[in-house]
Amino acid sequence: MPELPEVETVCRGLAAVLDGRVIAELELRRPDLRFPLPLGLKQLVEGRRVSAVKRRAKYILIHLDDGGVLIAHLGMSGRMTIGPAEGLVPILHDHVIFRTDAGMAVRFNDARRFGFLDYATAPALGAHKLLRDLGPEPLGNEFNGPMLAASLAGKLAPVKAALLDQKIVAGLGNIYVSESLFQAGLSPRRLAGTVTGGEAEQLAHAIKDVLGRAIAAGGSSLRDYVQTSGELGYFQHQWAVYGKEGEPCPGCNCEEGIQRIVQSNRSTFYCAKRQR
DNA sequence: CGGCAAACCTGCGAGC
DNA sequence: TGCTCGCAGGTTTGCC
Repeated sequence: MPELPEVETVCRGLAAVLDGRVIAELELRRPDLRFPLPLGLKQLVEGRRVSAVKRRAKYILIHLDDGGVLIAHLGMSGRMTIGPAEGLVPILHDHVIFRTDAGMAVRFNDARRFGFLDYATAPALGAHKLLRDLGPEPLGNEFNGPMLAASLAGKLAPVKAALLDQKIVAGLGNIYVSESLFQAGLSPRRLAGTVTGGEAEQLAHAIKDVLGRAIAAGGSSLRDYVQTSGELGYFQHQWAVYGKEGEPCPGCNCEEGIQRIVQSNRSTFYCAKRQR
């Protein structure tokens, strides 16, 4: 379930294993994920030392000591699992395996293969096709009420769809959009252009709060996951509305409870009474 | 240009 | 038990 908080948790877990280590072996177990793997990827990566693991939106950026950058995206079903390289037995859909000079392994497993792996050089990163059009990081200082209001202004799409647009704000997905709109008391059906300055202020605040709390939950569970299954990012969530169709609204005692509607072919969960 | 549905691919749970 | 259907956290493409 990789949205921004999960990807952030994965990055932190990867950093613990990869940062400062040499990638001794990059095992490519198939020639493509969503896209064909870059030509010569194995040779470009093997022997390089990892200088940093960063995140931009839902992208994982593994910086190498020669200026190369591995760009990974988990898609819908992608997951990273870390553990000892010795005795590793790949399972179904383990497509890429990193092995470090410290004897650790990272497995990139993705059943649906909506995820991908790409390579760029650090100076060209900003111009990369996948990154260049991304909007602001929601947890950054530049993302706030006035700038969100300006981005939503004039748009005819529902605010739910606008928040999923990575050009408006980068890193939100289907779950945290529902959660943020609930916390802000804003109906997902509202047309983006009708959101007032005050509402945008509340919405920006809700987005930061929801994401921040999810990252904190991921961080607190990271230790356990690394020690046991080694699978990163898939911690226990406590969502207010996502997946809660028919359950009582946690914010009021209305008859209907949490409703599920479909917008742009995707589920939205909300309380019609509390969210206007 | 903006907004929406469909497509990409596989797995899982519900219902018959 | 076994089949079919609907649904799934993302992103791009193509159509109106």
